[in-house]
Amino acid sequence: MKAPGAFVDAFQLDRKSAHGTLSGPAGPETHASGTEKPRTWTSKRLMACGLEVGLSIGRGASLVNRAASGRRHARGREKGLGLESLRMSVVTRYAPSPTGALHIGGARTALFNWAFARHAGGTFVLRFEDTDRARSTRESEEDVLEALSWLGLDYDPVPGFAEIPRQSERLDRYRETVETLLRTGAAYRCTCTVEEVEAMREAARAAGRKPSYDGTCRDKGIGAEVDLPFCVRLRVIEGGLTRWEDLIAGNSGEDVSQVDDFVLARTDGTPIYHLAVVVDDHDMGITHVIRGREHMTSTPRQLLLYQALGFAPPQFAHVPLLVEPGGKKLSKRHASVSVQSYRDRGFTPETMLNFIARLGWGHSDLEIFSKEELVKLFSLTGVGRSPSQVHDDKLLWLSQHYIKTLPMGTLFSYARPFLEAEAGGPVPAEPGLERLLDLLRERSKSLAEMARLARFYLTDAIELEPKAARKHLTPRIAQPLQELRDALAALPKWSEEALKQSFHVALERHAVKLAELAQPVRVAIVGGAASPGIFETLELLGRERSLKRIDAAIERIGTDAED
RNA sequence: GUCCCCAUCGUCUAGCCUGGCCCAGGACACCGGCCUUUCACGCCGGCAACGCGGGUUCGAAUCCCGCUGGGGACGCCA
Repeated sequence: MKAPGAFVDAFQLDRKSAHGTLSGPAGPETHASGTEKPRTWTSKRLMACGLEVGLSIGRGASLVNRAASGRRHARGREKGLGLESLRMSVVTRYAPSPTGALHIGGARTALFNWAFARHAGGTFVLRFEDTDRARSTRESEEDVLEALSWLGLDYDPVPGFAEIPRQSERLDRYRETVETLLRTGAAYRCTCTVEEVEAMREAARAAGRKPSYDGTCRDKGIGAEVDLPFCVRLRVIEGGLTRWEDLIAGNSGEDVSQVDDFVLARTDGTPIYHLAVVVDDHDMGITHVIRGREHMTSTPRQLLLYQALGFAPPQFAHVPLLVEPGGKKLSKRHASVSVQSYRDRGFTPETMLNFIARLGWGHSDLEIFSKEELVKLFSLTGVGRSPSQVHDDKLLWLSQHYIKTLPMGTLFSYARPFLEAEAGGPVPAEPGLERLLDLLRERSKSLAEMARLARFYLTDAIELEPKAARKHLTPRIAQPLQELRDALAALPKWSEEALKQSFHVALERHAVKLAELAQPVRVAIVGGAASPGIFETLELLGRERSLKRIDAAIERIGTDAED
């Protein structure tokens, strides 16, 4: 484990040499590679930095070859690479903005970060990016925390930081960083209004260029004393490095000319996302930024910021988007894809973890794996580069797999809320119920479905499905049914074996097949045409409840016949 | 509009870097059969893909170019 002081040390070191040079790479790569050479930002240096990381990983040469071979086939890249040497150095983070429930895409990003860190024996941290005060809420934070814990993704504390770091609590640090940038000339004050900037964008668009800020205030040298409201922008320098070797996407980036002087701090002095992430990722010692593809185009800006601040950038890995069955981007607002909604539909955490991981990540033909196996097998090279659609088919299959194989204790604890909802009250564990649940495993694709099927046992308030009743509760079966009922009532012992005997007696007397009598009984006692074997179902229900329901069914046949 | 990216069965994917083992493998879904007191489970079998066009090569899903299609980003949001 890293010494508790490591984050703080790196932090202070860099602040002293905040621009242009620095006395050592900021990240933990330093510890891995052991270099302490002064560093300036040139493209050669950056490449060297990548090389160092590659070497520290263990096969620098192959990494360089890959970079040279272009962006395709980033995956075979680190195949067979021993991650031993990565241990102790990896720090990943999941940094959601708490503006809604955790949806499946966010959960996957969190999962990948977590799995990558755990695989490497590293650290996984959580951070709330709540600089957008208007949209961030504590409720959303709770939702995210709850979803993460439900999935079993644990996170580590960061020395020197709050238990769960929030950007809103680090405003001073950002402000101070902006001051530094202003002082060194890496950033400047801009008094253009939002409307003016909008007009510039329009003009650029009209001229067939990428919408951007035109640099009006760039060389005005506006000081702190201006009485107009101002925001702070980064002075994007020619020759700035905006390309990187993405661990998933391969050789990535765009020309600096495509990046405009973007805003670092708002008119009210609060920081913009780019500034906050870069400062935080650096201060927290993040070594690998694994995030959604939608952040891909903002990476060049952040790279530029790293340079302006004299920080060594982390490694980046951009995970392809998750899309709706149609192929469109998964709407974050869509509540139906939140982790909680999957939980409420009756899927177990094991199911979701397995399902989510399989969306975009693969390890040969492996379909079913536990959290532990995922940690053992996970690698970024196993992550694909194209978007995946979220379909329920495989989810349902996986769900049933886990329902079939989970230990009873675990199954019951997961199923309990669903069972109680059907029962309309508390449902304690007892042998009969557990026996029923065992019989229902093969018939349930979700806990909700399982509870529905168990309803006949949980409550006496059952309703007969009209269709099933019409088909099986017919006048011609009334007589055999009544005889069976009386035989059952007279049974000395209510056991599966004895029940079977009674059925056979009735069957022979009336020359009907088992199915012809079993189905009516089934409908009578469970309300529908589907249930576990009729004898075990009767045995489970018990004599009293069974007879009562059969009586009700016979009566029903009578009244129906009169109609 | 401008930049960037992606492209194997309906879906999730293996294979692509290091061309031949791939007339492309697995899984889900679907279809058929078996089992059977219902519903399921299970077992067996089947359908089904390298987007298109050029090149390179003895040989291309794999390498190169173009096209088409799809997506993402272009905020004083994150």
